Amino acid sequence: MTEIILPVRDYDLEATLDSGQVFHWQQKGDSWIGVVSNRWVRLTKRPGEILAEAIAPQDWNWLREFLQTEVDLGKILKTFPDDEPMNAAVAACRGLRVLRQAPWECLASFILSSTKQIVQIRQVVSSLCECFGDELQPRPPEGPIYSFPRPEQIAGVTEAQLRNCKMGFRAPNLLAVARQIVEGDLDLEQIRRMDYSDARAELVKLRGVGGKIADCVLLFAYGFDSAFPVDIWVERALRQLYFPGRRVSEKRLRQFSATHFGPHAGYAQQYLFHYMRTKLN
DNA sequence: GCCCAGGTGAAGC
DNA sequence: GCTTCACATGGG
Repeated sequence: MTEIILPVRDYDLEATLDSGQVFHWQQKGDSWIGVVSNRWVRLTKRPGEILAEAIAPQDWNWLREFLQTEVDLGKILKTFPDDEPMNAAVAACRGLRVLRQAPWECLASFILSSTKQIVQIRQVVSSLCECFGDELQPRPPEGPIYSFPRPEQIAGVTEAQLRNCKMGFRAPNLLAVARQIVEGDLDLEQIRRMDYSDARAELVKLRGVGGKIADCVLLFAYGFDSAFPVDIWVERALRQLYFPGRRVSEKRLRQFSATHFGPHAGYAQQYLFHYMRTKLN
């Protein structure tokens, strides 16, 4: 076991790992256990730093990248609009971060997310990892940990096997995307080199991926900070906080959110989402 | 039993 | 263009 201390300011690890960006992390006491880049890792927040423990890594750049510890949050928060709802959300969730995930895991997880509660998405993802991922060695004392299955590990199974993981009608969508990757029809690394609208157009072509899921992947995996996923909670936040008592079309809401929140709109979105979900019933 | 969940796609006007 | 509906599954 090796460890490192990552100095951080303004980092709320719990809010970050528990804000519907990632679905395969377990809280154990003060710590969080998860898998990043196929490596088991345990994270513990302390004042001004994060303690990270892993089995035997050579360097820790994979973790800095995932946690985005080098990002100056203060600089980002300054770009948010100076209005009442935004200020309230920041005051309530300060230290919430946007992670930088591996595209495949992020895309697959969000394909499984549609009309499911976050608790249920976690259950489905955990089940998927246990059934088709690899058990990481050595087995930690807390119990076995499984990696997120690679596209090949999904592409080789049947729709019925996937449905055993309780993903319901989303099973054929996940299967189709996994097979597209294995057959070389879809290259998730290529999307990294596109601009936002081209990348979005590519993702939306995929079965079961619409604008919302595409924006989640663009924001959480590819780092397009302008992506602004509008789900049921964010729509609720926009309507209640910015257009109370008014009838506003969805199109109007999208136009508003594309212009109002600035260059890091995705971060702002995450603050509104978490604020709405945890602080405003 | 009922309503809802980090939606999407197809079918109806 | 817009509205409605089916799609699995489980929590509250």
